[in-house]
Amino acid sequence: MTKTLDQTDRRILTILQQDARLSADALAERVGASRSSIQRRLKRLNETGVIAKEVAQIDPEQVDDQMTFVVEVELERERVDLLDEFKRSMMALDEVQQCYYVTGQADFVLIVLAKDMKDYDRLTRQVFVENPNIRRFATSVVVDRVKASLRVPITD
Amino acid sequence: MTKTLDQTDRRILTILQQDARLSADALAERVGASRSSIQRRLKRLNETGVIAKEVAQIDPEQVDDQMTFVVEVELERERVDLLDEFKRSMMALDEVQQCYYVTGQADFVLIVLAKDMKDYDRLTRQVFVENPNIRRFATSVVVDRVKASLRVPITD
DNA sequence: AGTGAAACGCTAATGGC
DNA sequence: GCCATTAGCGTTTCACT
Repeated sequence: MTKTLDQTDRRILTILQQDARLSADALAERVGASRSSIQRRLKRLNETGVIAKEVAQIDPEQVDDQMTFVVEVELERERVDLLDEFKRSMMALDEVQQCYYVTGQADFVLIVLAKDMKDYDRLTRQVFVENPNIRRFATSVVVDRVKASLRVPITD
Repeated sequence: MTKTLDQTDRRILTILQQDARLSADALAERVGASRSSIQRRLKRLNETGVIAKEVAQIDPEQVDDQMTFVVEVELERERVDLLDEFKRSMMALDEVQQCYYVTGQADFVLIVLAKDMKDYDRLTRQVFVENPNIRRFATSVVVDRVKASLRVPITD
C-alpha cells in the first residue's frame, strides 16, 4: 500500500511497459543500478502487484481479421445490483476487451472485438437487445486503431 | 504474411496473452507439444510479428493516483493531412493511452490518463482548445475501470 | 514440410553471504 | 554488491513420418 517507488523503480516500470523481455542486466545498465538491486526491486514490484502481470501483445490482424468497436451503453436504471450484474457479464465476455463505467450521458464505454459485422450483430443481440435493463447502446466502428496500449505514464 | 496458424499456435497465443512469463516447458505441457516445437513456433511467431511485443501491465493506482478519461473528438474538417497530423500528435502524447479513428458523429475516441482534473484540464487546453481544427470534444470520467486488457480473442 | 528427443554451451535468475 | 547453484533458453543434430 505505502508505495515508496523511487526514481529507479519508476524508470524500471516505464521501461518494462514497453518491453518486458529485457534482462535484469539490460535494465541495470539503463537505469544505472546493479543487477542484484534490479532483481530485488523486480521481486518487490511483482509481489506487491505494482507489476500486475506480463502479457504478450498480439497483432489482431495477423490472427483473424478482427474488427474493433467502441460501444456506449446506457442502462435503464442505475441500481447497484444491476450495475454489478452488468459489470460481471462484461468481465465474462471474451469479445469485450475493455469496459469502463463512466460519468456523463452513457453509463459504460466498451471496446469490443468481433470477426465481422455479422458476428458483432449477433453479440449485441444476445447481450444488449435481449437485456431489458439496457435503455440504448451506440456503436462506433473503429476504422484505424491509431494507438492501443495500456501504458501508464510514470513521471520520475 | 498471413501464416496459417494452427491450433497449437492459437493455444500458445491465447496463453501468452494472459501470462507471457511461462517457460517453453510449461507451454509445452499445456498445449501438448514438445519443447523444441514450442520454441520453433515462438521464434516464428515473434519474427513474423504475430507476437508484437511483451509488456508489463502496471496497476495504475499503485503508481500514482491516475484518473482515466474517455474523450470523443470531432474535427472541423476531415482532410487527410489534418487527420494524419492529429493521429501523429496523439501518438506522441504519453497521456493518450489509446486512440481510435471511428465512424459516427465523433471522429476519434481516446482513452486518456491524467493525475487529476487539473492535469487533465491543462492537457485538453493545450491539445484541443488551442487547436482550430477541433470542432468539439466531450469528456467522460471513468469511475470504474471494470476491465482493461488488449486481449484478442482467438478461437481454436 | 514439421515433429520430438537429446544434447550442447550460454545466459539469466535465485538465494545465501 | 558478490558468489555459487540452478533453471531456462537458443540452437543443432538426428530419426521419424
